[in-house]
Amino acid sequence: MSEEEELIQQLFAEEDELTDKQKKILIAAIESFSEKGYAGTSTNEIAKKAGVAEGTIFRHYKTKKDLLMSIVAPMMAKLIGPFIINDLNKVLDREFDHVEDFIRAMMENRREFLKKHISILKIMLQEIPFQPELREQFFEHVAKKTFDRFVNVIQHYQAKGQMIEMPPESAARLAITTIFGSLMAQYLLFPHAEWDDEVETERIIQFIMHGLGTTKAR
Amino acid sequence: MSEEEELIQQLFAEEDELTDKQKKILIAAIESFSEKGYAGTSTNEIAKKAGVAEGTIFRHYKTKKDLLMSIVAPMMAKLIGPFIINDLNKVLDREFDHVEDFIRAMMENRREFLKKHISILKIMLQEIPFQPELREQFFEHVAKKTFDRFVNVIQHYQAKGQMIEMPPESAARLAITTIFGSLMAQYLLFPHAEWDDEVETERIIQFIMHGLGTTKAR
Amino acid sequence: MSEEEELIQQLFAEEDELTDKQKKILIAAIESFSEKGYAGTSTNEIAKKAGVAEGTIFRHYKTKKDLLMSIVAPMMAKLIGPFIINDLNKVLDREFDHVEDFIRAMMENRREFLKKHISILKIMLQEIPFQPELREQFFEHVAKKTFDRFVNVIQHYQAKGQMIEMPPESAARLAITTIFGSLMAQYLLFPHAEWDDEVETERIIQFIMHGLGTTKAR
Amino acid sequence: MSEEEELIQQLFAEEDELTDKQKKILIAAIESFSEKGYAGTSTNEIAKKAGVAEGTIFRHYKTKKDLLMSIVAPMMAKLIGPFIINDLNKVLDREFDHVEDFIRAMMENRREFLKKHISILKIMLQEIPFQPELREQFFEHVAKKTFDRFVNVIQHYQAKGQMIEMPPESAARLAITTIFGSLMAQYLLFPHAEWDDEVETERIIQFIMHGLGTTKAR
DNA sequence: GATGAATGAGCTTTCATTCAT
DNA sequence: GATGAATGAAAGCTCATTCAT
Repeated sequence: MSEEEELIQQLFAEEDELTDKQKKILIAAIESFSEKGYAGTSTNEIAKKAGVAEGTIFRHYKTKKDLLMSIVAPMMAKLIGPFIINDLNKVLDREFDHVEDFIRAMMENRREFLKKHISILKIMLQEIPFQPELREQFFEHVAKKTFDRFVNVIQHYQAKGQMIEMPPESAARLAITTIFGSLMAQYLLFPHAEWDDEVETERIIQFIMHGLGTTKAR
Repeated sequence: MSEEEELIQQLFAEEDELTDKQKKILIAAIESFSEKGYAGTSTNEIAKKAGVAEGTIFRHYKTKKDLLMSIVAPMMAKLIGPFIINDLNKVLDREFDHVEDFIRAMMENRREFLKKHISILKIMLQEIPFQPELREQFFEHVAKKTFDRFVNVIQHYQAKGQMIEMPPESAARLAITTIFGSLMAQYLLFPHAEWDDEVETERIIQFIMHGLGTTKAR
Repeated sequence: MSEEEELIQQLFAEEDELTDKQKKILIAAIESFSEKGYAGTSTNEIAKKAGVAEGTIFRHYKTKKDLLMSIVAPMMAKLIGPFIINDLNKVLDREFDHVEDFIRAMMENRREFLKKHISILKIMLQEIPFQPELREQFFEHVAKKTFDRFVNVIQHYQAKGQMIEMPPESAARLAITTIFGSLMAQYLLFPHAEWDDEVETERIIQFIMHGLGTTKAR
Repeated sequence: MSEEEELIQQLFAEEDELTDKQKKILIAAIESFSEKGYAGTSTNEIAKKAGVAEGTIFRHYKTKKDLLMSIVAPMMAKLIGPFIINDLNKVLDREFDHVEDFIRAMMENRREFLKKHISILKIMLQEIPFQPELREQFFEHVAKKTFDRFVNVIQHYQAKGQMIEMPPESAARLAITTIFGSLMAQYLLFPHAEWDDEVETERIIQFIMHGLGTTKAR
């Protein structure tokens, strides 16, 4: 619990103090939503799991959807800020001379974040298709910004001759797909398998840079 | 409607004759499930959209979950049969001398299939995390088989010297991630954007084979 | 029950067929609402009294307020139509040569109506202050029309020299207040007392025409 | 607020000191109850409007009904004492030689009282049908006493030859109905209309004394 | 086969009331 | 005295499912 509590604290406590029961409600809701989906989870279930009366949930969150939003929305903010912008600045500040170093640094960050917040990310991914409000937020604050920064980074390395000439938007899409696809496969699809993170990272970098073909191929 | 009906026919008619009402129920259910999720759709809603009485749904499908399964299950069968096995055989029968030709052929098939059945695929992806029955079927009949065949194909081209030496499982994962990730991005995330399918396909192939790096890089 | 059913039939059946359960719901709702008020009655209570599952109520009436409205609204229509307009026409058609005859005829009608529909009228009066929708309907369809016709009638008898000169609006207000006030006192405030309707009517008529003073007074 | 506070003071302060919060609760409760009815108002709503914690309400009033009663009950006392008894005594002390003067004096009193306490009166009238306790109190302490005194007054003026011979109970009923009916119409039904109080009073007196008919009528 | 009224369990939400601080 | 978080019963309402017609 203490680790979970810490996470909750980190994500939600910002300015407002969270009571003990509120934390329990959030933890229970995150667990249930990520296991059975938002629509498939009843507030009664959450209350029981949190060890709280059902009325208590509605004291703190006006509606069930409110509860969902107050779990997922802060995630959006935390997803962009610390990572996307920081990494880019490091690139432009010449902290990473080589693409590989950039990708490596980025993936390490992402990995830890993913591992910590996998439940909330699962909820987010599951509900984006059904909650227009969420979808909008996601595109506005996460997808678009990520994509734009990636394009910038790629242009930077293309200028340095480290990346092939190709519309940077296409390159960005391919790189993002590969990186996030691989991470999701590891943590969402096969969460129980044992992975050697470092080896995997190096393989993905190698793949992004040089592909699977030999020089002999075609 | 006539086109939708045809699809329904193609996917479901197998042995049993489908009455007019049954088809309408299936079409309505697919639309609603893919828009609002399985748990977020009421049978009443489906009945209204299908223009039938609520009782009629339960005459044909014992439960709501039954209805879901009878939509998603045939998809599983159609996902393996026609594609995965056929393509592999063609590879082994030396119909595709080069990796590129194999990927190209496979992607064309997938693209059309995706476009046609995007709603059902959406339902499938959405519900796999929540329906253990579905998840099992998916891993058993789709994921595992796809993966195994891919590994075979990669070994085949590695033996021919067209692909670099790397554990074929890792290579398969990277290739699958790239191909399906890219297709999903196109059809699920940005369904309204205009894509030039051929150009995209060639870019993905180029990426899989040679990556984004220049020879100069590192 | 058979008498109540008849009333229900008369008030609600207009075009739409009412199922047996629907009638029972209406009867139970009328009884409960008039006894404990709209807000003080639970749908569960109505269901039990009607011998029906709670869900059944909501099959026929989307919300509790819907149920209230479908009880009270038709009353509005029935209150004006048959009476107010008919009576007026009779006055203008010279069926009533004397004011007294007009008042007498009107009161007889009202009395019977009141006796029959006292429960619904109670609900109506109770809820008008809290349901803006109802209040509007009442003013528009009942109060205004009643008042306007009354003014016409009074002008008619003033022209014939049977009523004193006074702004007809004031006269109308005084007459309406007296008539309806007296009826309400009899049937709402003292429902258990025994009244000789004919004697009461004559007294009210006498009062409206000549007041309580003697010629000697002032 | 200062005027309202004064009223509150006047009605409730009797023996017990009212704290600032208590006054605010009473004012808020009166406003809400008269607008939305007792059953339609939540204690939470009252607390918010009063700017106090919900718990504070229950510190001063054991239950919600307690709060209602402590608003409405003192009204009952104030309705009899100052008016009904005083007025009667003045009649018997020959302060009013003519019926008209009596009615005029009484109406002036009532008018001011009504204007001041209209909200509480509304609550009282609304809740009498649903709170047996209230109904009993009202009949016992207000209705009956008022009626009895009225009968006395009427007998007094009948003896003086100023009022026609008629069972004094019937005369009382007609007079009360007219007076209170007219006042209620003015202040409850059409609160926004502009009335010339004096003109209205004279018209009502004239009506009670001589009715609407001409000598020619019948 | 098809209907749609009926069901009752269960859902989200509200509410008067309590109590530790 | 005052607070407001917490409660749990009950409210209004929805839903998958059944069944007589």
